[in-house]
Amino acid sequence: MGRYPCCDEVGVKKGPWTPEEDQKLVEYIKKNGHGSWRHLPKSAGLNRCGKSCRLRWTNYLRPDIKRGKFEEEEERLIIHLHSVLGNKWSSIATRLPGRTDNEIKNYWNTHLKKKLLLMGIDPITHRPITNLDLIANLPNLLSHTNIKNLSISCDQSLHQLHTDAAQFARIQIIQSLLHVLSSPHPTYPADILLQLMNSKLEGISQLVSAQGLIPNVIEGLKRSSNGFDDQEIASKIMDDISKQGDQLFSTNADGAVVTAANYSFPSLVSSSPENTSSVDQKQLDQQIISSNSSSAAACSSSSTPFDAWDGLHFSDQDAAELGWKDILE
DNA sequence: AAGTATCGCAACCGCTCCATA
DNA sequence: TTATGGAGCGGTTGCGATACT
Repeated sequence: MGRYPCCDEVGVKKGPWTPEEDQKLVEYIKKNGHGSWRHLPKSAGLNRCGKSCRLRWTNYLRPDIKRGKFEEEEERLIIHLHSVLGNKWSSIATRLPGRTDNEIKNYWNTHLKKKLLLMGIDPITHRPITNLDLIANLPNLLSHTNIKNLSISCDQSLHQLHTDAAQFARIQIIQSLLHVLSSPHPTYPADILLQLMNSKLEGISQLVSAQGLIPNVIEGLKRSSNGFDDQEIASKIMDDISKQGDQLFSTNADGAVVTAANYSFPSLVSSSPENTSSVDQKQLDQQIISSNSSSAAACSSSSTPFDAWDGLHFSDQDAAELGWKDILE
């Protein structure tokens, strides 16, 4: 549009604000309100551009700003809101009283983004990272899965994020393996898969079944099993899949008939909109409201970001024996 | 103790949106 | 309908603080 930025004004001071400048700005706004930001500096006796004054006020001097470290609950809320709204920092900030968009943005970029990446979650899509490079990172991921015995309750909210991380990490391993197994051209060394199946991931055949990949998996295993040293394990997995497959996919959680061919695996959390500008704000608000109510329900139940997995059904005994009960729950 | 690398935050930049004439 | 100005937003930068060697 060809406007001239107000900060191009000659002789206007830039950089850090001095306490004297802060005082002038605060006193002026307390007395007169900010009015037109463009004209404020002159009226307040400040050698700054209006934009700089507005930023200083909204991000630092405003009296209702909450200072200090982000609480665990705030972290969880930011992650959740970001999964729904994407990088709409101002929208996110309106739902965190006392926090500014700039503060939340900075906190996201410096802390939460890294945290999610460490969990193996894509901070943009909020979905597990699903590429084969992940396999190379398995030792790190598996170390996350060793966080055990952290029950889900309001009193233990400090542990909740870490518990979620552990679950995400385990699910991500499964998804990566499923990806490998279901590939029409499996290229990853079969001995690595075998080692994983034989140690940490005994329950994989059940989840392979639930993923709706039975035909591909069986074919993939048949091809890969030539490289298995232990043919018995490969055969057992295939048997498990064959036994459970039809049963699992005869009905879904609502009792509707679901076949392996059309079964769609539930997503873990809402992903960021590809183009949030095209998303209706009311729709987003509804998503947030409904999600918030489920978050509130977490105080009385064990509601987690994995609620969508409720549609999967395994017998308690099987799940417990195979060590996946906590995930399936 | 000194030098270097990394981190975190405040502030800036440039773009878009919206109101208005 | 269009041009313009004001405000707000998201991305980026720069610098001080802290950690590491």
